[in-house]
Amino acid sequence: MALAEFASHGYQKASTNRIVKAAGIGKGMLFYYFTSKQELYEYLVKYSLEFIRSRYLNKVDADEPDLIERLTQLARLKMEAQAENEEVFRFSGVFLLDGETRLPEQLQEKIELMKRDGYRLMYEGIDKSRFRKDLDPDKVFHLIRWSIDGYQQELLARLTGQKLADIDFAPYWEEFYGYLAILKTSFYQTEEGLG
Amino acid sequence: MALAEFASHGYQKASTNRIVKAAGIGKGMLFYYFTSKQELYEYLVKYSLEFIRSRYLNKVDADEPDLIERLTQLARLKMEAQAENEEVFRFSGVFLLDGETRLPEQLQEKIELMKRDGYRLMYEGIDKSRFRKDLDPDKVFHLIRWSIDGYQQELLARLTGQKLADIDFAPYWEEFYGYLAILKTSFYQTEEGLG
DNA sequence: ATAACGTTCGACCAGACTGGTCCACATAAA
DNA sequence: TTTATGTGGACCAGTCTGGTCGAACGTTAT
Repeated sequence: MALAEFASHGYQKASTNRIVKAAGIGKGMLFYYFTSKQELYEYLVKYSLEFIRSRYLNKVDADEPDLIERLTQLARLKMEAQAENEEVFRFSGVFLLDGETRLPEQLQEKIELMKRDGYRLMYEGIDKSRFRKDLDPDKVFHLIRWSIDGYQQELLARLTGQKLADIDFAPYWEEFYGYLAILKTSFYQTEEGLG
Repeated sequence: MALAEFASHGYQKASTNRIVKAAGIGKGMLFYYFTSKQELYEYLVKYSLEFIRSRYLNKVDADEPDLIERLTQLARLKMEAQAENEEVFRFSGVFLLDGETRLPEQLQEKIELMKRDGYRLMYEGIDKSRFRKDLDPDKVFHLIRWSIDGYQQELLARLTGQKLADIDFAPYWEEFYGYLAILKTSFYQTEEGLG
């Protein structure tokens, strides 16, 4: 799969020979459907952008004001999309950061747009007044974000090698909710303090 | 610098030609002092292990039982060592994970030993009874670790491009202590609750 | 049957780059 | 001058690169 090759080597060091070998097709096929390596790369970027948007970002409820709810939603939807196509997300890590490879202006714009959308989904419209009043809400915001990111990262590290789609995530979500409960107890206002 | 080349390309894809060019020396010199690329790599691994041990790990007070104190110490010492030689730490990220490159058994053992020491410094001898009694101490432990890691990671991302040694870290430590204060207020027992 | 056509393959190309060799040369000590 | 110690970089055989191209394939139309 070409996605995997670009994902693990970047544009420059990706090899068309390895791509065709892994795909089980002849060299001719690749250059019959794509005129060049660059064109293949652009096609994959476009495909990935569309995949991530339709299967992940568009499903997020941007009106959810509660930080933990919002982040939980993001984590869950990302996991689901990632289980559906892992390579796309690995590849996105490449082209979202890569400043070397020259892309058509229009495509580059789409990338920037998705970055901004992702940022907004993570930072905008959060009701920080739900946090304990004696704590700096911006700092609490970051602490919660880092905690959830940390869990997610550690979980993915624990699961390396396994096919995401084959894993029963139920126990992990259970564990995750345990962490969320602690975050709520520690950082949120107590119920009676509201209204 | 050879460290930088191996750090950013790994063993296989690192180029001796680029190394000598970056170092401003002739090809002959490299193979005059080292018989092969492999030997150069091994030398650098050995050098880095020694550097990290003497300038970082050995300075940590493993008897500090307070998690936040311990992690703060780790963060501070790592920053100092990293400012002294950034490349070594970038390179360590490569050879600590790299499972491909075959190293002499003795050297591989040293690497494993350092991994274990690092783990112990992070996880062992922590007094979890200082956390609020209504919270699962193991989960609190992880949440605090993820928070501190998160801040550190975000800070490094903010500072990419700048020479670490030239940065005045005072304001960042100030900011960092702000986060620590919140963690203490939220996760630790109150003073009067002790003894 | 045969011709035409859309596909598919992989041998092949020039060129870039690889780790490593080797020798000319510089400097300085003897 | 002779010898020893460094030092540079042209050069080597070999690998790998993105890309080309003619031959062969399976269908379908004639």
